[in-house]
Amino acid sequence: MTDDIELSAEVTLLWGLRETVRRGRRPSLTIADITRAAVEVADAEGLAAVSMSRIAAQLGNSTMALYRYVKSKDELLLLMADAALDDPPDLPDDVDWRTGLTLWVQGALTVLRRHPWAAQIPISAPPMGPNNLWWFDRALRALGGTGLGEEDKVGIVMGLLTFLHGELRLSLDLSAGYTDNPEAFSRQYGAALARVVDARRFPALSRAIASGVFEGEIPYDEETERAFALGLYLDGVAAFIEHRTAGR
Amino acid sequence: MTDDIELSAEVTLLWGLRETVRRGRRPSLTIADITRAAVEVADAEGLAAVSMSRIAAQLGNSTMALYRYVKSKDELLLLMADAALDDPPDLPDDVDWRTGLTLWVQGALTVLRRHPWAAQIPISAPPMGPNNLWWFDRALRALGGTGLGEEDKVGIVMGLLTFLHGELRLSLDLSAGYTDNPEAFSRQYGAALARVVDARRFPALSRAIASGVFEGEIPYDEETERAFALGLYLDGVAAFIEHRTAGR
DNA sequence: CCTAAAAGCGTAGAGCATACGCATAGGAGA
DNA sequence: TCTCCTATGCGTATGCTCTACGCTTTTAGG
Repeated sequence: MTDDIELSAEVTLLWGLRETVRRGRRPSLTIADITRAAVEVADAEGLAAVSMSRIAAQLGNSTMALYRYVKSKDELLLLMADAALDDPPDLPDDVDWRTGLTLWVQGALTVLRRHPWAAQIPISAPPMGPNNLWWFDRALRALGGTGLGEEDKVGIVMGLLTFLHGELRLSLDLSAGYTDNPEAFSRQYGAALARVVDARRFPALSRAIASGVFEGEIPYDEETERAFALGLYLDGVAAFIEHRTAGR
Repeated sequence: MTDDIELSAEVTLLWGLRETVRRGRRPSLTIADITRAAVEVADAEGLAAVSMSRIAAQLGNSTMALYRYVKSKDELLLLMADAALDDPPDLPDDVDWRTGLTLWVQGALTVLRRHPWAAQIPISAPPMGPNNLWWFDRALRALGGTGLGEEDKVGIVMGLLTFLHGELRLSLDLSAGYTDNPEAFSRQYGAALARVVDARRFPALSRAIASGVFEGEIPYDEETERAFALGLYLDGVAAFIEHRTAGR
């Protein structure tokens, strides 16, 4: 019934649905090759090192050859963004929703920690890539046994996605910056805060500083921090589920 | 006691603490001028339009003149990232923590909606800018009446920040992309999903699609969506507060 | 007034994305 | 087998980016 809907260029790109014609010189590369090379470069040297000429050199081709496979660098970034979610681990299906979602978040972060540049690729359209949708599916599946309606499940997963992306931006970017330039962090962070934060202008913050919360190592144990905030969210989800299923 | 700690270049930059010497030609610009011009350009034409020459032209100076004020473009981006949080609204102090935090999130998003490019600036160090810290302070203040310890309050606010940044990346970037290129969205999103999502590979997702959740307008009512997820988080916070204060 | 220090900026180098046009390879049909 | 058509490979060129360097100009302190 929906077969005649025209798929956008983006979708056909991400799903490898570009029609192949049987005429002419045979291509020496594939989109997958190019994406893989770009991911390798980004993993090793950061997203800034990903240039069309760099990737082409990596593949032993000329720069312009890539443009036969990819319309622009933005398209390549789109492919990389989905490829960053590769290697989806097998999440167990026979656990309660809370364990499932916790493992889901940890799994996603584990995968993305190997590709920290992913958070720097701007999102310009709703996610349509296969890997993206795979993760979406697994999160929904974890909520399968709760008896919630589809809309509620989607809403809960969207919240989790929001949380995940925030975590990416705050933690992964930060720890990438940390390895680049550890001095900017040092354990002087709390001290620098104390120097600069005036108790009159920032009363609540300076109380927190005085209590010593910021004096730990930076980056401190982000696992603990995340578990805390994620746990709060999941507590809210639990209450929601209880309320919904009790109301039936 | 902490007066002799050397502040990093970054901090002195963000707080305008560069020492001024009394000799030599008088500067015709200020860092604030440059930041303001850069923000204007980014607001009007996007972050991609922010180049050193473009900003210099905006100010009627030559490109290289800017480098007397800013060591690199990255420094300018750092300044812009803090400047994006300008115009902090007066949040009411006499409300319960939940209302306070809800207003806080809404306020931050309102401010950042005017500067959607902020989410694209990479974070490379813990936030130290005055506006950043101002927002941090207000969130802590909203939790002032709960009787929680400083560490708990900071943890809760960090979770809120994570959520906020995720919201920035997912919603603001998206709606920026939407105004750039509405066709990529169209209300065909659900239909395109249906075309591409195989029920065997994505069972849970295709059930959600079949239920029609994705058939609304894109971007759908993100206010509702956020209120839902944020509400879940705050439910968790409420339970935490109750548990903590009951345990005393 | 003289000098040292800072600002302003022209030039140039290296790197970037990418538009264009041509050479080339290779299947399809005669 | 020969020819044609098509798609790939890619060299060249344009216009943009950041920024290092060194010269000129301005200005305050002595």
